[in-house]
Amino acid sequence: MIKLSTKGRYGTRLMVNLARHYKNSNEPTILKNVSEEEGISIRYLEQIIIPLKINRLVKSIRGAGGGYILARKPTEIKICDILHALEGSCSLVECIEDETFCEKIKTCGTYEIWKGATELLRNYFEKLTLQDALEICEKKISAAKKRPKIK
Amino acid sequence: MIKLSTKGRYGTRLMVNLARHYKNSNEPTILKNVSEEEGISIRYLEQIIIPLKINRLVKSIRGAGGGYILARKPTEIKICDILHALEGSCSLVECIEDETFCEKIKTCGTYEIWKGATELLRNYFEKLTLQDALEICEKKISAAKKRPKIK
DNA sequence: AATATATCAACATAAATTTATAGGAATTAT
DNA sequence: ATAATTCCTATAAATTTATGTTGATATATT
Ligand code: FES
Ligand code: FES
Repeated sequence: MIKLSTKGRYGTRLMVNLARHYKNSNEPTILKNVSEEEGISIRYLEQIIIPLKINRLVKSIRGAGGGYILARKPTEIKICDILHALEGSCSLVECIEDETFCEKIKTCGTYEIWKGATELLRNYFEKLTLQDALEICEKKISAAKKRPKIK
Repeated sequence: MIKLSTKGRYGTRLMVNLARHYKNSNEPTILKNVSEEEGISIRYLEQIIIPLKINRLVKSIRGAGGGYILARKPTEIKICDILHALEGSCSLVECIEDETFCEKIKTCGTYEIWKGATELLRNYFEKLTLQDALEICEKKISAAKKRPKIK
């Protein structure tokens, strides 16, 4: 049902991956590495990163030694920005963005319900940044290293 | 992106429509009427109502004079129940329900973010019932009747 | 200057899923 | 019997998801 598209899911993971390298150095990250680390095909990543570039969340550096880097610091990139870039909207139903989408909007009893949920989500994703995801990620990785054999 | 499927959207509207007739009488509502009132094809409604029937949210009466009625009072049917019946889950990403879905779950920095959003939504839809949708609906309809020519 | 490495662009295509329509069988009130 | 209606299965259309191909362009390294 209310599922995040793979574009949104993979795209956010791609951004977190870039954020991890952003911290370590200023060297660009190549999609080949992201592909191996995240288990997503390069071809698909190439398609997914296009809107992220258009929306100036990442910068590309062409040629040998090139790759992608975050356009801003992880603290300055909201999860909402990423989802918006990848999907164009953040609403649960089309009728929130486009009032002509549903004919029955004037008498529809569910419109306000979806609208409330959309605002809830939007507010949540507005408050979260890539930095938050990065910290979760690093915490999990170091925890996994501490007890490498358990489970 | 995070879009409610048409199944979820149409199915909820179908339930609100049944709720409107539930109040008025105990006579079953036929899909032909729902189809006309909601602008959704009968054939599609027939498919959408199956999971609602399986999950005992509606009862069907076959044959001439038959149709569908709510299995319980609108106050006793949560929006969450409807979405759950229609979609099988209420999570934003598969990995919430199925831990084997993503390989990288142990180190993924986005998992907790989607999980938080899922819980936010689930909590919201848990609190809302068909009755709430019904009241919104009736309020809008009577408001539309009061000023019929404006806009 | 030549070579290797990457992005970039424009496709094309295949697989899977969602969305939607269609035909007819089964059931029941009249 | 007839008409009304759900029920069941098939299939078509559209969209999403994913991979493949070909080559152009930019840049670091040798
Ligand atoms: S107005 Fe779009 S679902 Fe009701
Ligand atoms: S674990 Fe599923 S998206 Fe990260």
